[in-house]
Amino acid sequence: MKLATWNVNSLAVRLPQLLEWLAAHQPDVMVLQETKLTDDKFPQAEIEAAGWHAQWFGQKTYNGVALLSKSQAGDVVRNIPGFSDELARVITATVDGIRIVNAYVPNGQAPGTDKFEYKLQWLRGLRDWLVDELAAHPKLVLLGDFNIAPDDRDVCDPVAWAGQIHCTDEERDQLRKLIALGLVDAFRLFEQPPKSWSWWDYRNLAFRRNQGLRIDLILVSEALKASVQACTIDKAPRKNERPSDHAPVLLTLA
DNA sequence: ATGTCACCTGGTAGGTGA
Repeated sequence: MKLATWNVNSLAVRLPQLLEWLAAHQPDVMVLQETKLTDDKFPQAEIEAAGWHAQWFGQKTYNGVALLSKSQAGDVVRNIPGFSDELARVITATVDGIRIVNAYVPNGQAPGTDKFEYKLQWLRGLRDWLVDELAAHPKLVLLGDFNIAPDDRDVCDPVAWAGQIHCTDEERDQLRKLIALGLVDAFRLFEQPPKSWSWWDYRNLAFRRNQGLRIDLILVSEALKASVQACTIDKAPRKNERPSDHAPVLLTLA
């Protein structure tokens, strides 16, 4: 079983690239962030014609998430139950017996801002809800754009990024607390090339210089850990003429 | 080099968010 996550930074712009990627990789589950589409604009017909069911949850201009699956998805939940949020950031569903939680974690802008506090509160809300969700669904995958680089291996220049957004102790502490619920960062179950990133800034020729961060993560529950066969980042779509700033991350489960 | 991209409002550019 193949699962994947990709922050597409506008599905309206990236739909052709998504369809190309789906055709090439045939994931059983594909989750998307930053669709930036209201629900009436979601390209349901194109995605279903390609062979995937779709669930989506969007809003105007910003955010927006979707969950595509070869099998029909069930028990769909939008956003975080028990945490009031005006933004469309989470969609959850069960596919082939696995609970899939697709999260677009707030960016947080910069430490000390209101957006940073919102990010921390949001992560607390996610954790509180996941306690119950994991109890109800031991086979669970939490994946998406976390906007947090777990540790210095995940940062192109740890000195320059120290204390900056995506790399603060507060954010990393929240991520550790999520993982402490009984999750594991699937990417680090395997030997990986050094300087593996999932996001490169559009500015400063960052991709050409391979200056990025690994902030797109796939966390699997303990019940699934033994089934994980591979976890990789596919840089190829970042080389497209008009790329997303993020690359897809893939997980293979037995 | 705060050097790009996407989307909005309200235009034929400026603001916001990432």
